[in-house]
Amino acid sequence: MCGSSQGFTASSSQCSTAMLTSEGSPQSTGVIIAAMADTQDVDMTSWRETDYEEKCTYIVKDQPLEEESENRSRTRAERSLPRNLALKRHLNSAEVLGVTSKELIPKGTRFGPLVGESYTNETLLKDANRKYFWRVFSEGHLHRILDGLNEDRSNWMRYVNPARGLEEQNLVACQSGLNIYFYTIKPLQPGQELLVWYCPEFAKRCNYPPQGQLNIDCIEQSQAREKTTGKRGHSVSEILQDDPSKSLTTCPRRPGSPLSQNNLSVFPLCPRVVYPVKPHAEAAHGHRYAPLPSLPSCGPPATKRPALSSPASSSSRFSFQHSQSPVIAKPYQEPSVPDCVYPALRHNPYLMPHYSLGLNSILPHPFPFYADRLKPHLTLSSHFLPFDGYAHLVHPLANGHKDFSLALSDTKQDLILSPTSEHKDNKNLMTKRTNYLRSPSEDLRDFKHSPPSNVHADFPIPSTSSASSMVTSLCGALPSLAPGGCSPPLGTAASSDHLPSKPTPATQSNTVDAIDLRRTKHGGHIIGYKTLSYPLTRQNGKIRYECNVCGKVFGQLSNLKVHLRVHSGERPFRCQTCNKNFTQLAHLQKHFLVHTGEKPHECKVCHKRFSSTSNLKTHQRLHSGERPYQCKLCPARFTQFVHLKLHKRLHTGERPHRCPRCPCAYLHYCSLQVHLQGFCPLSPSVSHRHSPEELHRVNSEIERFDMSEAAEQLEAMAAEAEMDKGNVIDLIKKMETHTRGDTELSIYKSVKECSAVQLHHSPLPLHHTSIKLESGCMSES
DNA sequence: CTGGGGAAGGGGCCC
DNA sequence: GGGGCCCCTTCCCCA
Repeated sequence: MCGSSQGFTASSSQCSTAMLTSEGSPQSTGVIIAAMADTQDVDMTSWRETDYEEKCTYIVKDQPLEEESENRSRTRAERSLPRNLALKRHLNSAEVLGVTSKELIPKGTRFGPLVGESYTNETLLKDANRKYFWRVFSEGHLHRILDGLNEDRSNWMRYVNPARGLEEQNLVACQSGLNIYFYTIKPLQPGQELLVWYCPEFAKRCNYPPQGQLNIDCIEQSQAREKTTGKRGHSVSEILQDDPSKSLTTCPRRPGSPLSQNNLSVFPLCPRVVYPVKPHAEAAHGHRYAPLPSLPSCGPPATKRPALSSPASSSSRFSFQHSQSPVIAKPYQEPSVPDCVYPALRHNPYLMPHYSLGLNSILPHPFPFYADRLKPHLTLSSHFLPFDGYAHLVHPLANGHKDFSLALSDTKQDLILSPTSEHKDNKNLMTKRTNYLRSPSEDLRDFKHSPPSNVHADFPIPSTSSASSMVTSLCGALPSLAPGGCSPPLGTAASSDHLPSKPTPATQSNTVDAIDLRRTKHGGHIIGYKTLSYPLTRQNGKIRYECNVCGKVFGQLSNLKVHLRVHSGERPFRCQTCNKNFTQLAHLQKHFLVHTGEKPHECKVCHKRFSSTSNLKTHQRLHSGERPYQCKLCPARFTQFVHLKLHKRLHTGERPHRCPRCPCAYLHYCSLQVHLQGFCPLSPSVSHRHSPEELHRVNSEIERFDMSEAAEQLEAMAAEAEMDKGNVIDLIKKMETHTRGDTELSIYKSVKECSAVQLHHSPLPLHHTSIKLESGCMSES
């Protein structure tokens, strides 16, 4: 395997080059074509945070805490350690010195989010121990501080030591949403220690120099400390900012070092927290993060509050990502997959990539199998930002980047990073890019707070349903899909943060236009969602939910309503990435895997991965030898129906069912019957009913049907059920009824539907083999 | 050209 | 009512 490379094998269509603008900036051209030939060769340290979020393939979650009841002597942080990691402890004590890998962990693996006590400027003690502080930013301002000091209120990530240089760095810390994650930028060998540093963007936000500059000067000092203590490092925050005695600011620097004292005004290595956080201002600007709720303790200076940062006094007022404490400050969180949805997630630390979608899927195999069977995310031109080049090697202020403007806060020591307009544009882009699956309610929420110019990008556009009017005109009163029980309003598609989701009540108000449309269509009345515009019959006391378009019967109203979208053309679920619309949410969700590259289904034999179970099942026939599609004219058998269909072309001269009047001949008796029931151009009764063009088109459809599996099914069903010709004719007449006057509705489809109805009601067991295998029995005999 | 394999979309059933 | 899942189909690419 593995390691890193195979896990990122890119398909040829996905790319091979990274086309950057001259400045490597997405703003330069607005066109971003980012692609990776092979991640193993990509310098991930230059990635942007969004690159990590979108491209990284593996997700390792913390060990669930509630299942760890056997050893409460361990701290929460220790218990949260994923199974593929180990804690490095001091020889003579239980002190945790660092975190190592227990197995090969590929490049592009995400750990996290980092868990800790959450503070704001109001709740933070000025004399708090900042050793394990991590700063979370929003809109360029400090949003909160995650403090990993308390081992019972943090996770294992607190134990990860900082990298002392690019050489040894194997993790980068990135902020995604309002969470902090660690991504592997190199494959981790078994036993290798995890060493983290900020990604360039994160470092820039924190006003830290990028890796490579910062720590090199401290290596000697750190090594000396390691010799004496056995602990080879400190937390990142420790090195950076916290304890002045350990801070890098006190590290002796070589002459000429970029981080000489002269530069400290530019590179303040001990930036203080920016006060105050401005949640309201942010909300007013309509960014997507929820404003930080007011904390009960807000107001008085922190110094007058209890020592919140001390473990003993750690208040339950603060929220933790994974804690069961009451959630007070719980702003936007990247959604995690509920265990109730994917129970296996609890037991398998490796999750598929998900664009932070919450669409994680389970990898059925433990680590040694996953990396080389995963494909990277598709590179979406609208998604990817180009690499930052070597931005990580040069401080943004030194190389002319203007993403952030610096200003001294009124605390004199604090630096406020505020986005420049250019950066704001980028931020908007990022926000847009991560909003593919935003729910309409979110759009509404943003609409309330956002300037109108921001609205159009995320607002769902009412779908057109031209087919609806077509079918309505064809079939009379089409069952109306009304609010409530009807199809959901046009959904929005995937975002990096949210799956296509069930439209919320708020979304209903977002579909006023659609409702008005229906009201207009139905004479000003909104049809109740419990009703259809045509009566339903009962059979054996049960309502038969019958489609009045094709006659198909359903056992449940909801199934009928979904089915009616086939006729109405309604496609309420839209992918905002590619603007494709779908009739069912599940289809949209499945479709979005195209964008994420996620392939949740793995072949147990060859470990190849597939996006759908269907494709996996088809693939598995290759291993099982199953060839369910057999040609009835020769011994050829196929794994896929399409291959049989193509193969049938070889037998075009062997069509046993010939029309007595015209040269048309068919493989199937039922096809001939369709042809004879009003579509033979040489039949005297036909010519006046259909134009030659129409006859040609319909006969083409019959031809198509004849080659289809539907014909096989219909014929097999007729044979097995000993259906007499009259029944077949009934089918055909029914089909004809539906197609008459409907030049758009294909015979092919009608026959399929009719055959489906019959199959559905067939008393015969519908074993696939019995359907798929061409038995050779002909019903006309 | 044919067979073979995979990607993706669509319809429907079951829970 | 909706989500998950299954099956079918079409299209595409490749050997």
